[in-house]
Amino acid sequence: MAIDHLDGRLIVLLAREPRIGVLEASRRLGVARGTVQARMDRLQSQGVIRGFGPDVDPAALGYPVTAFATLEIKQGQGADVRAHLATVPEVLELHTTTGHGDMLCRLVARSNADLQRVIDRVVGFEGIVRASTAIVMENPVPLRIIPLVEQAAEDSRDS
Amino acid sequence: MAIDHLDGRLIVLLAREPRIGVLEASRRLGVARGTVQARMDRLQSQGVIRGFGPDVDPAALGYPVTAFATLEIKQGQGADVRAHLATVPEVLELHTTTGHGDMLCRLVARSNADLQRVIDRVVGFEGIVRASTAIVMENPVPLRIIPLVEQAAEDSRDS
DNA sequence: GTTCAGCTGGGCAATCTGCCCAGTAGAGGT
DNA sequence: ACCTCTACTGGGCAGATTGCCCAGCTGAAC
Repeated sequence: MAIDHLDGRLIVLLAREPRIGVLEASRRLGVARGTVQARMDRLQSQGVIRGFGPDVDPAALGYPVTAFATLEIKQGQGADVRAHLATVPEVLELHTTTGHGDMLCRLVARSNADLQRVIDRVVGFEGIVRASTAIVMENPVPLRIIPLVEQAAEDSRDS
Repeated sequence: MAIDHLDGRLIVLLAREPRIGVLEASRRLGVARGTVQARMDRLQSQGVIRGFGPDVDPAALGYPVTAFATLEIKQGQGADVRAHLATVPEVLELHTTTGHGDMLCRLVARSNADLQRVIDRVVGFEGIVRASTAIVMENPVPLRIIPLVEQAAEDSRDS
């Protein structure tokens, strides 16, 4: 069910040089082309690899400010709030969580001043009781997956 | 500096069907191949598109549990804590923030029980004073960028 | 009126893709 | 020991795509 060592190497390779084709990948990995093709098909159909979407930088789009907002929701309003937040482009992701808040969402904005507008739009909705926002200053570890892939590949190596 | 309407359509197209080539994209967009090529080169060199890394699902890798941890750091220990967290594969991203905590990190684990191990490893470090964790239950809005791209493309349309 | 950047439409050789095949090696079942 | 099945290899093929080049056109800025 998990991935093996070759899968791990393939994913890491794809992550490092996303534009290489199947043939080049097979050369790098030292296996036959058909093998790489089969592995990629399997990884995608298993859902390990969801896709190869372009990795867009919000900052380069004019949205250099990132923030995380913890939301408290009025009982029973969850679905409405979710639907509301989904309509706000500046909401990049939304999770429902345990703990102090009920939801956690990632926001971006054009500036700190613009963040106020975004937050107003986010919380300007019936079911949201309270919001507390944390502005991101630095991002020492950008979203990454390779170390985890390597870990997963290691774990299944000794099977 | 921002993106225009054609850039927006191109990014959306790439996001929807990441495996299409330049030629196919030019057909879909109704422009010449060279134009698409030039746009993609520009978007990448401008950093709007960082790359086309495979989008790997941690759940399919055997890590179905996601959590966000807010960390409080002892004064002056920031750099050490960052370096420490960077060595933990289960730490998928790390931000330094304003607000109640000093850092916010995204974690994954093999199970709720395993999450304890991960948290122990994360906080088992000198400079971390306190950690509060929120486990993700649902993810109604998975990390997305298309609405923002469309927004950015709209904004520059009326120039 | 001139200049220039961006787009078009086309051509070229080299490469890659999708698809096929037969043969081999290893794992698991009997 | 034997059989079967899956995965991998190594190869071939036609067709499509890529990277690269070019000349001409157009609209905007100077």
